[in-house]
Amino acid sequence: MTVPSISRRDRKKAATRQAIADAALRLFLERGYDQVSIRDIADAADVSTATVFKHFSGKEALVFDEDDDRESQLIAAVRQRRSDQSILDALRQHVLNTWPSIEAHPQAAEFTHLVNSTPVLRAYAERMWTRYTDSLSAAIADEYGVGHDDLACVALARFVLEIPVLARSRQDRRAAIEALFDILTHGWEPPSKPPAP
Amino acid sequence: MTVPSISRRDRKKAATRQAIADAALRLFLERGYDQVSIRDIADAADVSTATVFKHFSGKEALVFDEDDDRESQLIAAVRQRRSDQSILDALRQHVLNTWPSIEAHPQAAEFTHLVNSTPVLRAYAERMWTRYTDSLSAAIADEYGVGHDDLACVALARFVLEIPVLARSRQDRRAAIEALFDILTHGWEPPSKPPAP
DNA sequence: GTCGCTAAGTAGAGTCGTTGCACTTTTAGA
DNA sequence: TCTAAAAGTGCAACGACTCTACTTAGCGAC
Repeated sequence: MTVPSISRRDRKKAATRQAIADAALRLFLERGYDQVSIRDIADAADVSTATVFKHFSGKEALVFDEDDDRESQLIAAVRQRRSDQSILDALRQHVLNTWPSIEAHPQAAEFTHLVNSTPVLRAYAERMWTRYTDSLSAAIADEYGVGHDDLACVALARFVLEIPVLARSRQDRRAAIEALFDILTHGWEPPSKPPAP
Repeated sequence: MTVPSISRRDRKKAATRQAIADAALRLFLERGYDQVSIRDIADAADVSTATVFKHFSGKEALVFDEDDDRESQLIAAVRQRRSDQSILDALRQHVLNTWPSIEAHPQAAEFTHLVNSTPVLRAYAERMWTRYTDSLSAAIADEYGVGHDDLACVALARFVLEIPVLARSRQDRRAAIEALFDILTHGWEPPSKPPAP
């Protein structure tokens, strides 16, 4: 905890970043995303607006603080899978293992509501995932020794990365993830009729 | 052609809109999206900037002028399919029939390049499609008599709407569309090894 | 015809996100 | 201790977009 990385400078930097992120999240939850300006956040964190943009690439990024190296974990899941496991199963496993816990924070309900009720944030969240399409599909293509633009590989990457998006709003996320991977594995099938009460 | 809708007023309105759209597209293709300001477009079309926003919801919308009622055609394809045809096949047919021609315009190459080389436009184009997810999945769910939030239906809608996006950058779009629908129909399968030169 | 009504268009000021620049302060490292 | 990079500041600027108050022009009814 108190031995984060290295130097005092880095610690201060991280502290500033955290102050900004905290102020931003608090204000967003209080007033709503569109009702909070970057100046408000800068004032609340006691920094200048320029500093905000030194730490975050844009306003939306203030909402999604922690996210680095999800991409590399994804690639690793493909590359370092057990030898008897298919890529699809490895990805299923990985999504099941890592993803539901991410959104199991305190404040998760408020946070999810904030994102879902703000169109620009919904869009940003979706693009966060689909951004990895290129690198994931490249990794998959490498496993099969085909070109990086192989259609089947690009498609698999894209569809898999849609799964967290689709599962986000579900009550039982694990079941949703399983069902969605089943579609990719065995093909789509019509839904069973309603559970007949 | 010259009997567009009704009154003179409406004709003038449409003319203004068209002038703006034409000026915008021309300038975008000449200089690139980011190198053209709304003011430039307004000046070129000889209107005020406020008028631009009366006709278009934002800068990106200036690029994608024609697009209405694609949504209703999509729904119709599901609802009014031949009785011996599955929904998946009906959608495959519809995408094959309607979509490749849309991008077969003159200027198609330049236009595609403009969109693909401008991140904000890529994002906008993708969301244009996924926007229809809700209504398409509702239509599918209705066909099966299940709730509008049925996971399988939402997933099918989403995956199908990703297909045009994935096929856009392919040389043989028809083949790509077929291959992608095959994945949804029969499940994903590893790519065949490279064609061995 | 002309008298409103409504919708299209304008000008201009203002907000907000975002960037660039010149400058000060801090601190790691030689 | 000196130096040079890095963090932060304050300010001006730009571009997208909005708001408000105003003008203009086509429409329909009398």
